[in-house]
Amino acid sequence: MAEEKKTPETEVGESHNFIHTFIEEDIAKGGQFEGMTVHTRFPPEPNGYLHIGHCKALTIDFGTAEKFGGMCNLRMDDTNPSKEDTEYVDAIKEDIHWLGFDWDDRFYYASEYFDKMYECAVDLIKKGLAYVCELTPEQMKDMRGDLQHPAQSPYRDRPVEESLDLFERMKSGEFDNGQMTLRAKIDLTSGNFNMRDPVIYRINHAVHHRTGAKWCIYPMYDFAHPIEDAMEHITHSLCSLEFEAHRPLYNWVVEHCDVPAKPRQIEFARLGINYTVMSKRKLRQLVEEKRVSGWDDPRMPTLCGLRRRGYTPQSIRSFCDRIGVSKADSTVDFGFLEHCLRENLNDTAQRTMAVLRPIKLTVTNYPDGKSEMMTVENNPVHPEQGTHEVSFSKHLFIEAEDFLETPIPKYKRLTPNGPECRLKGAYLITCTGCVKDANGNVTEVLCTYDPESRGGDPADGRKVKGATLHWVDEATALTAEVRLYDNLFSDADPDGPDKNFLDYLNPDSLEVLKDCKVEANMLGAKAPSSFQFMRQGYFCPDSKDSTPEHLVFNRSVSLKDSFKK
RNA sequence: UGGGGCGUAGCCAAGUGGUAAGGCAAGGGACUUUGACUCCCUCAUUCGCUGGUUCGAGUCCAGCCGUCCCAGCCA
Repeated sequence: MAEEKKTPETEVGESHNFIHTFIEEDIAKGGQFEGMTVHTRFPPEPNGYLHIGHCKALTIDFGTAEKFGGMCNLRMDDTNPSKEDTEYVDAIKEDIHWLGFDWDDRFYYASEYFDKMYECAVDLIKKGLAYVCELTPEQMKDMRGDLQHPAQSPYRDRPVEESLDLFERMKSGEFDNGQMTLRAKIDLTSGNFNMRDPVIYRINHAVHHRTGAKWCIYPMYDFAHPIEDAMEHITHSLCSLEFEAHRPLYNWVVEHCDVPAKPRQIEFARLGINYTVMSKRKLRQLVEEKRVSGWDDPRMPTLCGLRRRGYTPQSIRSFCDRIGVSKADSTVDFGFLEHCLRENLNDTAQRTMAVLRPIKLTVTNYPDGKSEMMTVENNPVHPEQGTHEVSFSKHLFIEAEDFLETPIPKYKRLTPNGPECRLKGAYLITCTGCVKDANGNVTEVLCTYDPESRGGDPADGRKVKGATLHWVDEATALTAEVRLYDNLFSDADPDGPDKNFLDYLNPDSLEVLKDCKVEANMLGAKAPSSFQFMRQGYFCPDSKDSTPEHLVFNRSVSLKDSFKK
């Protein structure tokens, strides 16, 4: 009889949010959703590249459909030819697939429904629910009214036949841009300005990327979107909070147009992340003013940028799954995204050694000319992923920061008379001193090794007090140029009120290191897709326009190093 | 001061009248072939504020405060 308490849902993807609750209620209630499969859609406007904010929407749209055993369509919301281009369509599809979402054959364009929308508009006019208005944009603005006064339009009571005729002529190209509009006749006194006889069709003599010159009038979002949704039998139209005030209009259109379904719009808060900007307008500005190399600059929050920065699809999906869905404005810590990447890379990245800021290390008691191959695990988290060989000899490179002539407290790395350290996968060494140039700069670190510690374990089982260090053999190392990327902005909230986000660009967001030493197997065709460089961060191949000798290094995802503090 | 939302820890976020989940961050400890990873522990007497209803309120009611969105022929 006694019911067992359910364990809390903690699995990624198992989360339950308010949208799910709404849908469950809709299903239970029956009504317009009686017997319907949950159907959602992801409707980007092809006027720019997808960014991580879109990924949240993607996760919600596809995730919700999946949770209820339904489907999610991909639809290009191309109702404004002045801003859109085919270039973006392909990029958007590619990015969505990269993330691992799939729309099967359910790929649509809003422009496919232009005929239907036109029909609906004509129908509205016939019902006396729409009229052609000849107010100029300026006049319309002046006559929109304010908090206390209603809007006005002298054309509101124009006879149906006249509007029908004028709308027909608008369509046939008789008028110039802006000369007239079709407005829905709703409520000039509404406190919700979206209902004060909103424009639903405007004239725009522009070539559409798909329909060409067929149309010179285009439907507005508020009119087009509900029709698009209904035509695709979308049950739940999920969108971000700024459309909340548009919902009454959405419902009005669904209610008054002859469409095959009655979708429900549900809004959620869009994603905000500190140390970055998310608006397309600002991202475009960064690109156009050449503050970054392009939409896919590794510092950009675009999916193509994150991809070049080394972010994996899984890490971005995990992030979106875990930030939750609510209606509260929120700004998620960039550090949480980094955590998700670190977590995924720690599990999957193939390890290899590389030295970013090299300094020579000479093992004085190692035979001259000798070389041997050391075996290193590809991934210590998953030993089953095998090993790879790395050459070792008397002359090596180590990280410059791994040696300090006069150690600071608790320093566990190389220092004269300091603790015994381990060269990962090779030998235990003890620092004996260093060589300096005329200016007193350290040019070479000296050490001796314990021949009985091959592989890194001492024969007598003694404890190694020092740290384990990464290294590269001077004889076989390749020199690579590495680009280190960090956050584009130095301020936590570059987007804050009364701020110019450009003032907060991080001058250190890109650093080029030209003399990095990397293992031979890090480069070339056999290189794994991601490289973890312990204690320092992660490399990833710069897939776009670089040679293998150019690597991207994601500094902001560097592993925590409490010693440095 | 018109309309519509939202306020639970430093940051996200569960919670739907029965006595504050979880994650990130932070601090402490153990372990460790990279000061990482992993593991363990700690971290809201209180849910924007003030009243009210109730045996019982983060949940219901009232008022107040704060904050975001809306006056494109953009989406």
